[in-house]
Amino acid sequence: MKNPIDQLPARQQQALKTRHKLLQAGKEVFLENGFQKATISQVIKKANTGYGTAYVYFKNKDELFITLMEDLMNQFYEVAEMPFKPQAKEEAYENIKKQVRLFLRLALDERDMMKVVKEAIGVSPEIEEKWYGIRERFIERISVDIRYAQAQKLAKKQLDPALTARGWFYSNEMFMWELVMNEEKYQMDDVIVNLTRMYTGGLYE
Amino acid sequence: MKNPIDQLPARQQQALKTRHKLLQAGKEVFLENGFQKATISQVIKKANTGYGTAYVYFKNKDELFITLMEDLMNQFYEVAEMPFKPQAKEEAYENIKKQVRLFLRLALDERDMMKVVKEAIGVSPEIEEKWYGIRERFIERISVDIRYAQAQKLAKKQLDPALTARGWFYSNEMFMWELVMNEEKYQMDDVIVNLTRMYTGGLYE
Amino acid sequence: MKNPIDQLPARQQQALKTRHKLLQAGKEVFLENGFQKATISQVIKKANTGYGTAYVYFKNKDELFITLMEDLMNQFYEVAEMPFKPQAKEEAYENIKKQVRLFLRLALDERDMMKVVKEAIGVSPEIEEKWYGIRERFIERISVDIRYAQAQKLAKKQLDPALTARGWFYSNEMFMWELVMNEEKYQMDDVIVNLTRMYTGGLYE
Amino acid sequence: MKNPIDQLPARQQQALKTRHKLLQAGKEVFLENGFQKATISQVIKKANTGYGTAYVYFKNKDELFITLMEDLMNQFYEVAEMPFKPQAKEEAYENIKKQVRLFLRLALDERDMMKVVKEAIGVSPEIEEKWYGIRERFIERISVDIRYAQAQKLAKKQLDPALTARGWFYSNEMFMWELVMNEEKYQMDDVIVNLTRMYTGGLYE
DNA sequence: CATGAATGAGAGTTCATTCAT
DNA sequence: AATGAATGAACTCTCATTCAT
Repeated sequence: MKNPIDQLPARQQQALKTRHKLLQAGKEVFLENGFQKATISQVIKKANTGYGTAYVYFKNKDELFITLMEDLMNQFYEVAEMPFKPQAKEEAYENIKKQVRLFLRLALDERDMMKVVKEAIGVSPEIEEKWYGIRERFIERISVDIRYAQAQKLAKKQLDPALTARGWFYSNEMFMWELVMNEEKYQMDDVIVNLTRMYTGGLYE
Repeated sequence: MKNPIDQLPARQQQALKTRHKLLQAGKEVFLENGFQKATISQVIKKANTGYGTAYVYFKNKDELFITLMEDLMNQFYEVAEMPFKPQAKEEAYENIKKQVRLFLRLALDERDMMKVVKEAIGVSPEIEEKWYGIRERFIERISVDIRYAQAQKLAKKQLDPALTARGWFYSNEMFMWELVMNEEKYQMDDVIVNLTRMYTGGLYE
Repeated sequence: MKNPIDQLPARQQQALKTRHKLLQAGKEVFLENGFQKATISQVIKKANTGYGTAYVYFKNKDELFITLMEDLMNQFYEVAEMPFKPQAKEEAYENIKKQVRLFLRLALDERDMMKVVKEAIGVSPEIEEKWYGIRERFIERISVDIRYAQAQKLAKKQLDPALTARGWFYSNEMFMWELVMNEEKYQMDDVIVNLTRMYTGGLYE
Repeated sequence: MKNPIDQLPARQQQALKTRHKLLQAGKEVFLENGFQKATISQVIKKANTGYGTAYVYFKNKDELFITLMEDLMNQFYEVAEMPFKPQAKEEAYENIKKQVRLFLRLALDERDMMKVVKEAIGVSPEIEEKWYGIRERFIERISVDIRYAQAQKLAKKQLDPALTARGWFYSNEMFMWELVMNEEKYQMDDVIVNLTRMYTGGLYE
C-alpha cells in the first residue's frame, strides 16, 4: 500500500510540507493565544518560513483558521448524518441519547480548539458563516428524523418539524458551548438524560 | 415638582450633560458602524468633546457600550421577573407563551441595538459576561417556576429544574437571535406556539 | 507690528510648529529622494516626531506633497494673473515676452522642486489634477488676452481664442519642463524670443 | 511560399510562441489595470507560463511594456518620416495639416494603449526615455523641413529651426495627449486647423 | 527551455490612551 | 471639569525576483 503523497513530484511534496508546517504552527498559535490575539506574524515565525510564504497558501488569518476548522467540522458532519430509523418510542429515545452524547463528546474531545472556534465565530463573519453551515445541516437532518417519527405515528403531528428541530438543536448547541467553556460545572450524563427526556416527553404531565 | 437634576450644582449639571452627549453619540456610532468598527475617536468627534473628556467618563469602548446596554438589559430583567403562579396546566401554558412573547418582542423592538449587542458579545469578554448575567437570571427564575410547578404536581418530578430551565432558555435565546438577525424568515407566533408546546408537552405521544 | 501666530494659544502654536517641522522634513526628503522613493517613514524620522503624529496632519504622502506644492503653485497663479492691455503689436510682444520670462524664471528658481513636481505629476493623479488646475488657469487667462487683442484689431479674428491659448501655453509649459530638466541645453533668452516671435508672427512670410 | 518561422527548429518555434503568449497577456493586463497597478504576476498567470519563464524573455515590467510599445512607436516614426517638399505656402499648409492629422489619428486609433503609455512615461524613466526618442526624432525631422522652407524662401529666416520645430511639436504632442485623455472635449478638425494656422501665420496681423 | 516554491524587505496605517495645561 | 496634541507599538500584505530542479 502506497501513500499517494509519495507519488507526487518532489516539488509538490515540498509545497505540501510547507503548507503543513504553517497549519501546524497556526494551530499552536491559535491554541496559545486565542483567535483575536493570534497574528499571522506569530504563525510565520513558528513555522519558520518566509514572510510571503504564508500568503502563498492562505489569504489571511481567517482563511488559515477555516482550513484548520474544516477537519473538525467534518467530524461534526458525520455525527449529523447518523441514521435514525426507530420502530418505537424507546428506540428513538436511545438513538437520540446516543447522538447527543456523540455530539457533546466530539466537542469535548476537541475542547481547546472549540474554545477558539467559539471566539472566532464571534469575531469573524466568515467563520460564523461556516458554523451556521454545520448548524443548518444538523437542523435539516433532525427535521427529516422528526418527519419520519411523525409518519411512524411516534411523534406528535401538530408540531412543526423544522421549528422543533431548530429548538432542539439550539438547546444541544448551547449546552455544548457551556460544557466546552465550563466542563466542571455539569455532569455530561445528567445533561444528556435531562435534555433527551424534555425533548421526547415534555415538561408537563 | 422639581427635576432633581436642577438641584445639583452647575458643575455637576454640566458634567451630566457631557456624559449624556457622549452616550448619545456613542449609540449613533455603534448603530452606524457596529461594535468592532466603531472607534472612540468617532464617538468623541460626534459628541464634540475633547479627547481626554471621554476618558473621564468611560474607561474604554467596552465600558461605554455596557452603559448603553444597561438600559436595555434592565428591560430584560423585568421580563425575567414576571410572576408565575399557575393553578393548572392550561394556565401555565398561557403564562409561558406570554413571557416568551414579551421576551421576543423586546428583542425585536430594539432589533438594531440587539444586533450590535450580539456582535459585541462575541468580541468583548466583558460584554459577554454582562449577557451571561441576564441569561443566568432568567434561568434561575425559570428554575424557581419549574420547582413551583413540580410542587403543584403540574410538572414532572424526574426532570432536573436547573437543567431543564437552562435547556428551555437556550432554545428561546437562540430563536431570539435568529429573529433579530433574520426577522423575515419566521412568523413569530409560529415560533412561540411550537416552542411552548414542545416545552410543555414534549415531542412524543 | 505683531506676528499673528504669537497671539495664538500655546497649544496651537505648538501644533503649528510640529506641522512646520513635518513640512520642512518632507521638503528635504522629497528633494533628496524624488517623489516615488520618498516615504512617510523617512519624513517622520527626519522631523523627529512620533509615528502617528504625521498622520494627524497629513493623510498620506500625496497630501503632504500637495501642501508643499501649494506655495509654489500660488506663485504660478500670480504670474498667470498678470494684467495684459497692449495698445499696439509691439507692446503686446513685449508684454508676452515678459510673462514668458517670468514663467520660466519662476520654474528655474525652484528647479529642484519642479523636478520633483514633474515626477509627482506622472505618479499621483491627485497631484496631476493640481497641476492641471494651474494649466487651465493660465489658458483661461490667455484666452481672455487673445480676445482682448482681437477686439483691439491687433490679433487675427479667425483664430479660436481657447484653442490658440491652449496651443501657446503647451509650448511654454513643455519648454519650461525641458529647461527644468536640462538647463544647460538652451539659452533661456533664445527660447523666449523664438517662442514669442512664432506666437505673434507665425512661421511663414 | 513558406512562413520563415516554420523553418526554425522546433525549440525556437516554441520559444517564440511563449514569448508571444507573454506579450499578448501583457497587453491585456496593461489595458485592464493601467501601468502602475499591473504586475508581472498577473501577466504570468494570464499567459499561463511559469514564473521563471517570464524572466527568460523580459527583465522586468518596464522591458515587457517597452516591447509592447515598440510596434506602436514604429508607426509614429513612419509619420515623422513623411516627405515634405512644398513649392508654395499653400502646399506647405496642406502638407502640415495632413501630417498633424495622421499624428493625432494614430494616437486616437490606439487611444487605450496611449493612455497607458502616458501613465508609464510618468512612472518609468526608461519608458520616458523611449518617448523622448520619438519626440526628438519628430523635432529633428521638422527642423529639416523648416530649413528646407527657409531655403525655399517660404519661411522666415530669423526663426531658429530647432527651437521652432520644438515649440511646434510640443503643441502637437500636448493636444494629442489632451485628445487621448478627453476625446469628447474637442473637435479634432478644429484643433488641426487652428494649430496649423497659428504655426504658419502667427497670431498677429 | 521551462518551472514555480520560496523569499523578505518594508510600506502604509490605525487608534486607544496619556498628560501637561 | 475639560482639553487635544502627541504618541508608537504592532499589524497586514505585496510583489519582483531567484534558483534549484
